Amino acid sequence: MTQRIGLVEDDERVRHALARVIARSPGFTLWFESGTVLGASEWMRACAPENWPEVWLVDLGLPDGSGLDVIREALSLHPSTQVMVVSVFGDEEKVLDSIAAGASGYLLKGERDEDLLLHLQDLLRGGSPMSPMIARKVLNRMRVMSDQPSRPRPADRVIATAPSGPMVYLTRREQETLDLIARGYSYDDVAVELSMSANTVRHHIRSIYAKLGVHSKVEAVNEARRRNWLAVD
Amino acid sequence: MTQRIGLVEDDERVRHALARVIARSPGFTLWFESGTVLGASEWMRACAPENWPEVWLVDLGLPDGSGLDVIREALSLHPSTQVMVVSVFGDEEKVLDSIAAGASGYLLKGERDEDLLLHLQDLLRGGSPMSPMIARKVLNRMRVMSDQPSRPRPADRVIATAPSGPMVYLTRREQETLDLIARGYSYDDVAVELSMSANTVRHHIRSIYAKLGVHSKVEAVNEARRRNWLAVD
DNA sequence: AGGCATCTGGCACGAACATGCGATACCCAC
DNA sequence: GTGGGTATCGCATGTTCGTGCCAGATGCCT
Repeated sequence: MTQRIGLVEDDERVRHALARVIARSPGFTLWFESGTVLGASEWMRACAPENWPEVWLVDLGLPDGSGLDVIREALSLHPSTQVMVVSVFGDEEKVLDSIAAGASGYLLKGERDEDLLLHLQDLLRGGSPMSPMIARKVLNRMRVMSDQPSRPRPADRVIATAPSGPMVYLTRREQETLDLIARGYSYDDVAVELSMSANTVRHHIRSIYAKLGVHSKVEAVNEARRRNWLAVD
Repeated sequence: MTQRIGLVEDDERVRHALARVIARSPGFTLWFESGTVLGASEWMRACAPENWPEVWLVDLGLPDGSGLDVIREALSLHPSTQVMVVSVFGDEEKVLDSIAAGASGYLLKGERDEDLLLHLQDLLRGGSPMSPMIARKVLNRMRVMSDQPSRPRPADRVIATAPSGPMVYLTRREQETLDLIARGYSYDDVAVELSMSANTVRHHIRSIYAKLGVHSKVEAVNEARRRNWLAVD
């Protein structure tokens, strides 16, 4: 199963260089290329879901607009798409905007060609390839954000707050319950395993949901995993 | 002027491996090494400013404490020090804590040795070398800090083409479906997000269950995670 | 003694899910 | 063109889950 790539880059030479690298590699196929926002946009809208590329490589500075719009449109059409920015500019604003738009990788132009393939693989493995200079910008911003807690907002439902949350703990029974749920047990399974009634299981699950701010088993497991509350993986 | 490096790592083999790589390179000198927090701490306090290393490589899991303390102490003594974490663990908590403590780079162990030197150079040039998986954690956190997600939202990714035992793989639509399910989406959520009917979602989920040999969402997500088909946590 | 958290249990109802059995349509390979 | 795989739908039925609302039994703290 070769991974298809959409390429949006206006500089002919750069695009052709990237295209050649991709074309020469067995694991990837250059599926679409454009030098403009409009060209990409039209193609995306007309594209059948089954023909949608797994990865988009997009340049930010395009003649008829910003690559950010390309990113946004791609992700709004197919949320699981992987987008990697390839740009000559690495200023903080562009970096942060790209991330906000949904990019999962950010490379500065001028990297060695062979590396592109490695970065594409990293991206598809769930990593976020970033040129070191870019990563530094991100870290800097990160520290600034950590200092100032988000907003007070009247928020009706607080969700997945950072480790700076209001210190919530699960009780022993809740932990046991959650642990089994995370293993894929049903309510009845848990009831048998922990020797309690299914109704009691419900009660514990309810408490867990309230404490984690979620509304389903998968959400609970995800949140618990994020907080490192699960012994097993 | 060769760059001096302080190395704090308890695993003998790993430390010696790193030491050898550093020793063999002309641009760097292994200036100090320790396997404990205490050892590093004492040396730091006694170290004359003019003998302070430009770079510290520190492991997080030390026998007598956390490498985080090493990072904090180093930076409090010499704020311009560059610290790079080298760890086997890449969970979000450790990553974020390291950054908060002041680390400027984060590498997962197991990288190729030659790369270490490149990363050290990047670090000293003002970059932040990060293993792609680490960078992803950072980006994920950034996004939840930036906006206030109250519910499932379009964003990250997945995709996989990993064989494991029997030759089973998921089709594109199945991957996209599973990806959203893993994020806690309901059938209807997925239907909207991927622009198909809830019945079609059911069909895909059915196929996924059959291919993975499971019977519920949590089981499917676990199995997918086990096979490394999911990278997001 | 009263307050508060935990653990236990129950009932009910609507929503979500798991699964069985269909169907049509496209595209590609044999 | 026939068959297989994928993607798109439909319906039906039983199960599981999410949640509201209820209450007794512990035990701990002030």
